[in-house]
Amino acid sequence: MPPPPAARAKVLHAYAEILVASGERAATLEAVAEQAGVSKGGLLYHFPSKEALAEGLVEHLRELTAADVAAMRGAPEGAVDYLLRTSTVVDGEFELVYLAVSRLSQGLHPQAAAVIDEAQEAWTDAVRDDVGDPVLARAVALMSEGLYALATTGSRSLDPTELDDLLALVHDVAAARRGADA
Amino acid sequence: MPPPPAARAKVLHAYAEILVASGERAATLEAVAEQAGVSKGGLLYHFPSKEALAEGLVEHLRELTAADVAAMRGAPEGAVDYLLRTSTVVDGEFELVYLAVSRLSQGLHPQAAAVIDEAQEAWTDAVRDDVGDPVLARAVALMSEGLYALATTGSRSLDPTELDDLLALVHDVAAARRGADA
DNA sequence: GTCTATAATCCGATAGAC
DNA sequence: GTCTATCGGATTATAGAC
Repeated sequence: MPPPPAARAKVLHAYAEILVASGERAATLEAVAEQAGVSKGGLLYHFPSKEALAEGLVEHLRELTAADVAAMRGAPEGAVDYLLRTSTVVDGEFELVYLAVSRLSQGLHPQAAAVIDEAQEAWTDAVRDDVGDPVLARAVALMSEGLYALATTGSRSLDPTELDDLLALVHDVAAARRGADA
Repeated sequence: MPPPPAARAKVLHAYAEILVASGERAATLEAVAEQAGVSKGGLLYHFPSKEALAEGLVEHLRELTAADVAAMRGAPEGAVDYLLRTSTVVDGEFELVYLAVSRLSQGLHPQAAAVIDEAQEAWTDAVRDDVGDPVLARAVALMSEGLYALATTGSRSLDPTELDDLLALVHDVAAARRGADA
C-alpha cells in the first residue's frame, strides 16, 4: 500500500493530544485542525465526520497495541516492569493514544471501550505468564490502570523511587507465591 | 442554615449520572435539566452558568469525601476492604459523584483535579494506617483507581470471587510485611 | 423559584475554488 | 489534497412572564 499522507497522522496525533490534555469537550474539529496545522476542510477530507475521526484513532490504537504487547512479552526486564514503567511515564505515542481512546471510551464510543478492554486483557495475560499467578497479575493490571489515571489527573506522577519500591514489592510477592505453589 | 431546595440536589445528581453514563460531551444543560425534571431556566436559577454547575458538583464531592474517609477509618472490615469493595461496586451517591468529578478533572477543571487528588491522598493515608506499610498502601490506592476505571469503561466489573482473591492477597502481603519488620 | 421564548455563540458539515 | 466561505443545528445564557 502507498504511504498514507502525513496530514492524516498529524491530525490523529493532534486529536489525541487535545483529548488527553483538555478532554473530550475541547477536542473540536477546529481545535484539532489548528493544532495539526491544517484547516477544518482539510481535516474533513481525511476524516469525513467527527465519528470517522474517532474511529480512526481507535483503529490507530489497535495497530499500536499489537506492537506494544509484543514489546512487553519480549522485554528483557519482564512484563511487570515494562507495564508499570510505561504506565507511569506516558511519553511515547502508544501511551498518548491509549489515554486518548480511554477518554473516548467514557463517551458514547462502544468500539473505544472494546479496544481498551482488549488491551487490558492482553496485558493481564502477559503479566500472568511473567509472574505465574492470576491474582497477582490482576493486581498488577489494576495498578497499571491506576497509574494511567494518576498521570492523567494532572497531579504529579509517582516518584521514580516509589515506582522502584512498587516493583520490588511485586517481585517479592511473585517469588513468595511461586515458592508456595502446591 | 435552611434546608437547600430539593431541585438543587436533583440537578447535581442528574448531572453526575449523565457524566458517568455518557461522558462530558453529553452533559448539556438541556440533558441535565430533563433528567432532573426541571426546565433549562429552572436549572440556571440554581446554577447561573455551566461552570457554576461544575463547581457545585466539585463542592458536593468535597462534602461527601469527608464522610467517606470517616466511614473508611471506622469500617469494621478495615480500610483496605472498605476501599476496594466500594471501588468495585459503584452504587451509592459517593461513588457516582466521585466518578463524575474525576471525569470533569480530565477537562479544564483544575479544582476537580484538586479534589480528586485530596481524596486519593486521604485514602492512601487511611490504608497506610490499616496495613502499616507505605508501599503496599500505595499499591492498594492504585488498585482502587484501577477498579474505578474498570467500572467506568463499561466493561464488566470484577467478579466477587476475584475481588475476594485480591483482598486475600493484600492481607497476606500485609501480614508478611508486618512479620518482616526490622 | 420555575417556566417559556429568544438571543448569541459554537460546532459539525457542505460547497466549491484552487 | 487542501483551502475559504457558509449553512443549519446545537448549546449556553438572558429576559421577562407567572
